[in-house]
Amino acid sequence: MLDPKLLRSDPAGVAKALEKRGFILDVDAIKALDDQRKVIQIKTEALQQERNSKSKNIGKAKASGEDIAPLLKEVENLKSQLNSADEELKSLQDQLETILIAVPNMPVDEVPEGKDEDDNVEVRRWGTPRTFDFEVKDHVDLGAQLNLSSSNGNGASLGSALDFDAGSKITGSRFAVMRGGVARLHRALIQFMIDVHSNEHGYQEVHVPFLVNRDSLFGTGQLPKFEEDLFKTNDERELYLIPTAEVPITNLLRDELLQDDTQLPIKIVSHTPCFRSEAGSHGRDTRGMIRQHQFEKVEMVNFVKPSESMQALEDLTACAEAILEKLELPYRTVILCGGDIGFSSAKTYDIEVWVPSQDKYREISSCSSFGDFQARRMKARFRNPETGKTELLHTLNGSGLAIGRTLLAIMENYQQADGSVTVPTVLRSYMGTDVIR
RNA sequence: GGAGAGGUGGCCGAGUGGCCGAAGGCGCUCCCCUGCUAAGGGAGUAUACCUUGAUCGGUAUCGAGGGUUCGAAUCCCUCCCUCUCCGCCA
Repeated sequence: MLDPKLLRSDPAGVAKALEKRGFILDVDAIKALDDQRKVIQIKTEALQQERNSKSKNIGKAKASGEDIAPLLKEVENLKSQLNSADEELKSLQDQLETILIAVPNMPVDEVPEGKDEDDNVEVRRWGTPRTFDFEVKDHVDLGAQLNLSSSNGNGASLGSALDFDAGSKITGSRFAVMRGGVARLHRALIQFMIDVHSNEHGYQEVHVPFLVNRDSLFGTGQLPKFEEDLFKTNDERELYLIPTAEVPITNLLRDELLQDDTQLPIKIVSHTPCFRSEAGSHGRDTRGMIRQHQFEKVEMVNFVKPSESMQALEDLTACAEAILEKLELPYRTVILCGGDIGFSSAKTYDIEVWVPSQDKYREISSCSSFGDFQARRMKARFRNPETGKTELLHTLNGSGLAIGRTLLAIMENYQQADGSVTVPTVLRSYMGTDVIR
């Protein structure tokens, strides 16, 4: 949520900033509602004050044994007046709230103009895509042929290492089954990433629920606007499967007030499955692991002082890039343009890994700074020791990395002519082998 | 699933209809005292919003939402959560 004070003091400036992302802010409607709200609020509070002071008098009179009947008569009409004023106020506040919570965050100045992903701007590139002296297979074909001999497991294999048919049978489209070396590689990647972030990058590992309530989804900005992207349980508690670990982790500080800044920055890493209905992307990436309804992710979340959030985004992005560098996977980093940036984000870097079969870079991590946008929705605050005042925290998060896409990138980039996959050096201790067959 | 007890400020905890935004304690801040440390004395210390140049002032908030009442932390209803015991169970 944007700062209502800023919206009031500089509506034109806010509207201009939001234009960059193609959002039209109805400044006049908001102002009209807010002006009304102000009048009614003042009226309501005056009535409340009257009621309170008269009620106090009744109490006093009663205590001293006086007759309270005339006093009761005085407040007779107050109640209905107050009720109607209060109702009007609530209605206005609701209308304003409904508008405000649907307004996206303002992109910071560095965010480039543009309308979609084609307008994102590359900021750096690392590594050189390998040249192959044989015909490159994609991870689907590679996975289908792996694990077929019984030599790499106990007994005969029930199927291939990467089996989309089995996923469809058990559940439906966009679900996969992994076996043998690929399943192990998947697990190794999770271990490896958490180890690097917690041992080398100063992150604390946490484990969180995979089902969350509506308040949590509101706090990070998925609700109320993006309900159709989520899987919802039909439980009466209205629980949702998490679309990303960002939701449970960031909400750890919902409704919290840190008494100083000594705990900051708070840097958390967590591994969770993620569930997305992919409602708006029926025809996209239907082949392979790129876009599944269920995937796993190692996620980093930062809570920082406002003055530190811009640097924190650079650091966090570097932590994600470090994983790709250790895995020796070529990547490029882009800054998202105004039209492609997420609802809650003020600035986002996407990291894209090289995918040989597609001959292009594909998103493997998205690192965002939200400023105080999420913190305001969540009431996540700290007391600034310098001023003694409470301030909203700044929140950031980034994938470090998406496991399924990393797996796919390793399979394709490390494939051999015979269809086997070399294990990246840093994963060999986790895998107990240097090749997957 | 059954029975019971609870949810109050940064934390602990008192408060069963009115001068209660809330005693007391801890913590924190400032001052005094003090070779250092420790102990001690004094003052202050919720959040959000409205109003104001800033104070002053006002409103709301005692798990959440409704209700009763002139007036609710306190009474009633619904829901959520925590704890104890029993049952069941990975």
